[in-house]
Amino acid sequence: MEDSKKVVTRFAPSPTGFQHIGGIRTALFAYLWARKNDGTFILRIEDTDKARSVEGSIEHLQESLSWVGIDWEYGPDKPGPFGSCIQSERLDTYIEWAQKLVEKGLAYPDPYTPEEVEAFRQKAQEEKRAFLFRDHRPETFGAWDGKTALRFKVSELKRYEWHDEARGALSAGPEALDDFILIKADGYPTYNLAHIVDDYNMGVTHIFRSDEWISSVPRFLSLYDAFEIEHPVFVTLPPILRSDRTKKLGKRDGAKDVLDYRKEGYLPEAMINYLALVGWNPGTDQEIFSLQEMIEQFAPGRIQKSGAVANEEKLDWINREHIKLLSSEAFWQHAYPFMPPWIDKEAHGAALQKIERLLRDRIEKFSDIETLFAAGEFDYFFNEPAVDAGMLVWKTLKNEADGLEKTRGYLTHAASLLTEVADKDWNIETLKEILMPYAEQEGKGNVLWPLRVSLSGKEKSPDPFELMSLLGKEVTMKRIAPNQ
RNA sequence: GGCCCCAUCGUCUAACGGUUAGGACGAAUCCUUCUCAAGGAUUAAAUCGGAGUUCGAUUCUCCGUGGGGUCACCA
Repeated sequence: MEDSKKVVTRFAPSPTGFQHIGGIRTALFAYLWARKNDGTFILRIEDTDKARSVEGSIEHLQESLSWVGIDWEYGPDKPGPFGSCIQSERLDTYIEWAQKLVEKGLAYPDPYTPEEVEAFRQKAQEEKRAFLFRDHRPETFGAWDGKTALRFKVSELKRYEWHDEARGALSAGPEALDDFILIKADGYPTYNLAHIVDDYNMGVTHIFRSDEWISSVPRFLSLYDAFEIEHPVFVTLPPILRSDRTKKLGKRDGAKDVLDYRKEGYLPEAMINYLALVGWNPGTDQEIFSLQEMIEQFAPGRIQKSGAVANEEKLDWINREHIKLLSSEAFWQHAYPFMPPWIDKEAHGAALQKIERLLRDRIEKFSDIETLFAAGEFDYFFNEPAVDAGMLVWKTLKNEADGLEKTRGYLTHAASLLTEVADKDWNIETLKEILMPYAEQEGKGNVLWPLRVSLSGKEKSPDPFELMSLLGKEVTMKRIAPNQ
């Protein structure tokens, strides 16, 4: 093991459906640490519970990770020198290792039926005690035939003290130790055994996993001892809490499939930027990171200890910041799928380029484009708006009997000023020079409001100069003074 | 109930034992403005409680309190 210095991390989910942000964050931290150290990142599938396996999970998982930009040296699609990365394809190894314990007298066949064990558990619960199987350990036991469940036999009931890169010094008393199942009656290993064997065989140096595993660590340590192997460095991540803080975030609480964020038009770089900041920070005021910057700055020692609530408003803001960083080409690549179907990429290409900046300022995520168009925003760049005569009149003129007439007068005059502007001078600055003196003379609301409304048909829209410059002279004149 | 972990603005968080407890999101107000958006400025907003150690605790120790996790032939 000359290259034992090389950092190897892994993400090892079970294929029970989609991944929510909690899982992806765990994967991200493990990934960042591997990349920062020029190490290896392994994607391992822990499918040792046949009943819970969900068809298609593995593909879905790979797609989720790929979306946010996480790649792996070894995974379900890429076996390593150690063999498959799918636990159900490594069963022989677990049996082999379990056998070592049997030979040492550190494992024994479970003499009870699951029902009997359940009865013990019930009793303990009624008596408000923690259930410990070792209280029921048989005095003697026969050979293991491989057809019954195999249990680990804790031999030394002691207090364990260990170090966690994120949490510091941790410890737990012998109450935390017990005889747990190594191999189930169906021949599959439990997580307890399988992850330890695999981590060892795959050369894993750092285990990133969430908070809920802390209480199991003493049992794992007793197993490492039984195998007489060293354990990897432990890095415990804080839980991600539901917004009411009453619980860890879970699928049942509406935690979303991370790919749902893609559907909503979040950028993957924003997604991981955001996730990195839930439970970690670089110690500076920097909030916006590229993946490369995260890799450079990540350190397990700065992982937070306490649970954090994921805040989607912050995600929205981070997404906006990343949208700002997008090239025009990249922007449209993300934006097109959310544009109304009647917009034609080719035919409307010029118009689309023009409204890019307007669009960027008005969306947090790309699906907001759908909302904007559904509300009729931006429609006036592509279709002639229907203008409501009542809307045309500025509020201070509304009470006057000849308000509409006056307004039409302002529009006619403005149109006459605009006809003087040459096509080549048709830009925001010139348009302002021409119109502003008149608007200031008559009252800006009186002139600018109806101009804008006649151009957009909307009470709310970008300002009239912006609209005129984007719509061009011909369309502008037609909308302001349709009868001329 | 046993064991374990955690505790700074509403949220994410910063702070060699010495700071007016900093930043960000969100909120509010103002500026810019014909409306919207964007942008700029400003404000409000926190060290869970009690002891102890110390000249001095957000920071160290202890005790409470609160929250979370775990106690599967699930991971």
